[in-house]
Amino acid sequence: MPDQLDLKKTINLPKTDFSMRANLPTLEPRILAQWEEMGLAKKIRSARKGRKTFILHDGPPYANGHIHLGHALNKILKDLIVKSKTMEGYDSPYLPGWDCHGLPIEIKVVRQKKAGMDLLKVRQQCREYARKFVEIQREEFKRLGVFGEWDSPYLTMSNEYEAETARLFGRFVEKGSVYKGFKPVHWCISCETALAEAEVEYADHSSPSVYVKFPLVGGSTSLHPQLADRKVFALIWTTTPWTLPANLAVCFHPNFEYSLLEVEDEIYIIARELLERVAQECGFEDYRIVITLRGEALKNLVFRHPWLDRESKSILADHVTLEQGTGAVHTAPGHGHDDYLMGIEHGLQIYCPVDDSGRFTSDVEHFAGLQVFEANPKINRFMAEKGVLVAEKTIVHSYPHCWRCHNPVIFRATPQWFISLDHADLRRRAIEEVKLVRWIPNWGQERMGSMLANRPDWCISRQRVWGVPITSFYCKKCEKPFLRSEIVDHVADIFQKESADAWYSRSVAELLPDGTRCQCGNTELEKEYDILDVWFDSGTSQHIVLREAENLPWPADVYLEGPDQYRGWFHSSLLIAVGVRNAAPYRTVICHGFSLDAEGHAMSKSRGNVISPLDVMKKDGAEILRLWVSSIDYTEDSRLGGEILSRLREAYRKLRNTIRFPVGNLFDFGASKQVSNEGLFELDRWALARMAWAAHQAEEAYKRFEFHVVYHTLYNFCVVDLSSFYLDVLKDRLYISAPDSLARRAAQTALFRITDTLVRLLAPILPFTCEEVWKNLYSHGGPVESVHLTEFSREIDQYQDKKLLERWEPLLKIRTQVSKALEESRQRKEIGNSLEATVNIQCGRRSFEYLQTFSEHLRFLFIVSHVELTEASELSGEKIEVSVSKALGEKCERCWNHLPSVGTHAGLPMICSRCYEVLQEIGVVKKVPS
RNA sequence: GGGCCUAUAGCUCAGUUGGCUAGAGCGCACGCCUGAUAAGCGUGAGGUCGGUGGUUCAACUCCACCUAGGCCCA
Repeated sequence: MPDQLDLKKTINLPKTDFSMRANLPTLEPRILAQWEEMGLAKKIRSARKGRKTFILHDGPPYANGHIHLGHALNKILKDLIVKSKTMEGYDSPYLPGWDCHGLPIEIKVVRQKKAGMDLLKVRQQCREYARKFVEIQREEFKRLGVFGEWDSPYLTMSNEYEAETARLFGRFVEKGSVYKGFKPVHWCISCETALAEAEVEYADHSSPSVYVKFPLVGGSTSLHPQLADRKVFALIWTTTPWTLPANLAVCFHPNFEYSLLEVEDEIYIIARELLERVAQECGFEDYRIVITLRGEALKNLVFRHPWLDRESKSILADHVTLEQGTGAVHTAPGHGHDDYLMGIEHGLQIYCPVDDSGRFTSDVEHFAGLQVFEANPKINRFMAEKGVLVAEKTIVHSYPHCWRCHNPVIFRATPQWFISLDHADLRRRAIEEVKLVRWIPNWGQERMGSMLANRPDWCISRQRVWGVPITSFYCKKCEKPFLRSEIVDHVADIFQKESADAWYSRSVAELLPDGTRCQCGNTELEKEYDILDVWFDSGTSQHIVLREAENLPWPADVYLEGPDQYRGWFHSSLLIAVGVRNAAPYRTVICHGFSLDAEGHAMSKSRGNVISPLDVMKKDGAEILRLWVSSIDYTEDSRLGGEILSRLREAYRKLRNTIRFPVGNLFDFGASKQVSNEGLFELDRWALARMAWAAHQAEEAYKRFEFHVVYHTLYNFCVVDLSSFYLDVLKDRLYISAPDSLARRAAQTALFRITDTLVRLLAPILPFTCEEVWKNLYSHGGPVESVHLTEFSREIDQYQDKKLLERWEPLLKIRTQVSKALEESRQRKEIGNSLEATVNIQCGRRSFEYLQTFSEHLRFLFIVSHVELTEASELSGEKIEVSVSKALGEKCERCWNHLPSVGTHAGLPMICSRCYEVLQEIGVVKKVPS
C-alpha cells in the first residue's frame, strides 16, 4: 500500500531549469554573449530579407561622456519599435550613429592641451576623443539589449560623411541660398575671438547705469494734440553706453501703458508701471502725467539720436519687459540678440562700428580708436555736456566673461554665413511638408510649424575648428568671398579621401582645381576658417545614411527623439531635406519626454538626483530599465526613483514567475502530445480566447507605438487572467490527472500556445528573459533558435471568441462573490484552505440555468470541494446568494479535495475515487476488474 | 519674460463627443496556503480628479486665471 510519500510522487509537479530569480545582471551579459556567438544580428537580417522595410533613422547622440538616463530612454524606445516591427514581419534594420563634431569635444581637447596646438593637431585629438566615447557608448547601448548594426555605425566625422556634408552645403550654394551677413556673438576683445555660449562664464561686474533721452522728431501733435510744441523724449536705460553710437531704434511694448511725464519743460515717455522707480532714479522731483497711452500708439514715431545726426525709429516689440529700465529700449542691432532680431525684422543695418580689439572704428565721431570699456565714462561725460544724460549711476550685475582670459566680453556683430529661409521658398515648402508628416504627439506639428514660421535665417558658421569646414575662399585682392558649388564639390572629393582635415593640411593651391581665379581676375585666394554648425552636420544624416542600395530607403519611416529636437535635429533634418530633396525626411516623428527624478525635477549633478542607467543595469539589470520604458506614457516627461524601481522589480518577478509556471508544467510536453481543439476544455478555450484578445490589443498598441498599453495589457493578462485564475484552477488538472490523460494534455496544449504567444509579445520589452523562456519552452527543439527570429503568433488568432468571453464574464463575477463568502468563512475560522469548503449557491432562475451549464466544472473553477446549486424562487432572475459550509467527507491525501468517496477504496483509506482511478491508470495500484 | 507641454489613489496607467456611488494592476493592511514556495491565493482600506473662479440642468472632461514642473527661446 502506497504511503503518503509515495502519493506525492504520483502527482505531476512542475519541473524546470528556468529559475524563479533571474539575477539579470549576470544573466543578461551571458545571453548577449550567446547572441554574439550565434550571430543573431545577421540572422535576423537574413530572416527578414526581401520583406517590406521599416526604417527608424537614428538621431546621433553626442560622442561625449557615458550614457545617461535620457539616452537609455531614447535607445530603448527605438529598440521597442525596431524589435516590434521586426516581429510584425518587417525588415527593420537599425543603423546607429554618433554626432562627433562640435564645441564640447573641442573644448575638452583644447583645455587638456592648453594653447598653442596647431589646428590639425586639435582636430586629430578631437577625432580620437570622439572615437573613444563612441566605443564606450556603443558597449553601453548594446548592454541595454538594443539590437542594431553596431559594427558599422555612421559617424559624422567619417571621411564619407564629412565629404557628403560638404557636398550638401554645396547644393545650397548652388541654389544661391547661402549668403554672408552679420550677426552679434559674444566676443572677447583681448583674445580677439568669438565665443560660444558655453565658453562664457558669468561673474559680477560693475557697469555704468545711464538714462538717456532721445528727442522725438516732429509729429508730437500727432501723438496727442496737447503735445503741440512740447519737447518730447523717449527715455532709455542702458548699462552699455558704448553701444549708443550703434543705436538705430527704440523699442516699446505694444501692450504696455506709457505715461507722458512732464518734468520741468520736457516730456518723457516712460512705461507707467516703471514711472516711480525711474523718477526716483533720475531724481525727478516735480512731475506730472500729461497723458497715458498704449504702446500701440507709439508706432511709427521717429526719434533723433541723442548726439548724432541720425534717426532712431520706434519699434513695437514683445521682448520689452517691465523688469528694469524705462519700457523704452535702446536698440543697437549690431550689439544685442533681440536688437539683432529687430534689425532683421525691420530692415535695419546690423551696424557694428567696433573692431576685433574692441575699439571704435573711424566711423564713430568723437570716440574713434577708443576701447569700448574705456569709452564708457567719456561717452557719459560727453552726453552730460550735451544735456542728453538724464541720470548716471554704477551698478554691479552678472555679466559674461571670457572663460579663458576672464575679461568681460562684448556682444558684437561679426561676419557669418547664413542659409536664407525665404530664398527658393525654403520656409514655405518646409511648413507645407510639416503638414504631411505624422507627429506623435500631434501638437508637434503646431510646434514645428510655428517655429519655422518665426525663425530667422539659419546662421551656419561657427568660429571653431572641430567640424566640417565651410569650403569657401576669399580673394586676396578684391576681398570678396569666393564660393562656388563646383569648387565645393571638388574639395569634397578631397575630403572623401583624406577627411576634412585636408582643409587644414593642404595649401589653398592644393585644394583648388588648377587655374581657379576670382571674377576680378586674381588668382590669389585664401581659405575660410569657419566651420559648419553641427546641426547642419547631423541634419544631413538622413541624406547620407538612408540609401536604397543599402536597404535603408529614404525617407525614414520614423524619427524618435526628445523635445529639444524640435529646435535641433527634427528641424535641421527637415530644412536640409526640403532644401535638397524637396520633401520631409520622415513620415512620422515621435517625440518622447524627458526623464525626471522621483519628484518630477530634471536630473542634474548639482541637484545630486541623477540616476545612472549604468547603475540600474549593474544592480537590477537592463530589463528593469526596459520595463520602466515600456510602462510609462513616454510622450510625457517620466519620473524614475527608488519606489518606481522597486515596483518594477516586483512587476518583473511577477511576470517571470507567471511564465515560469507553464514552462515548468510543460516539462513532459511536446508537439506530439498536443490535443486537438475539440479536446480542449471550455476553460482552456476561454484562456486561449483571452490570450488572443490580449495579443490583438498588444499588437495594435505596438503599431500605434503605445508601448505602455502593451505593458499594461500583458501584465494584467498575466496577473488577472493567468496567475490568479487560469493557472490557479489548472493546478488540480495538471498535478492530479494522469500524466498522459486528455485532461492534462489539454491544459498543457493551452499553456503551450499561450506561453508561445506571450513570450513573442513580450520579447521586444524583455529580450533577455524571453530568450531564456524560449530556450526552455522549446528545450526539445523549436521552430527557430531565438525568439527574436520569430514573428508575433498568428496561430493564436483562431482562438478569438468574443461570445465565449461574454459567456464567462458573469461566471467570473460570481467567482468573486464566492471568494468573498469563502473569506468570511475563513475569518470565522470555519475553513482555511478553500478545498475545505462546500459552496452553496441560491440562484434566481436565470443564474441557476446559467451555472448549471458549467456542471461539474464549477467546483474546480472555484477551487472548492463541492458546489451545491439551488434554485430559489424568491430570488429574481440573475440574483444569487452564496453561503459556505464545511465540505462533507474526508480530505483526499492525494488531491486534497474533501469528498465523500474518500475512504471507500479498499486498502487505500485516504484516497478519493478520482485519484483511485488515476492511480490505477498509472499502474501504482492494480486495476481490479469490477 | 515669450512659445509649446504636463498635473486622476503611495506608484504606473484607464477614463470615448461633458451625464449613474471616478476604474485597473501594483504597493499597503489583514488573512489563507505550504504540491509555482526568497512563490501562490483571498478580502479590505486608499482619490476635495493640482488650486480658484466661470459656462451648464450636469464638469475629471469646456473656458479664464493661478500654482507646481518640463522642453525650447530670451
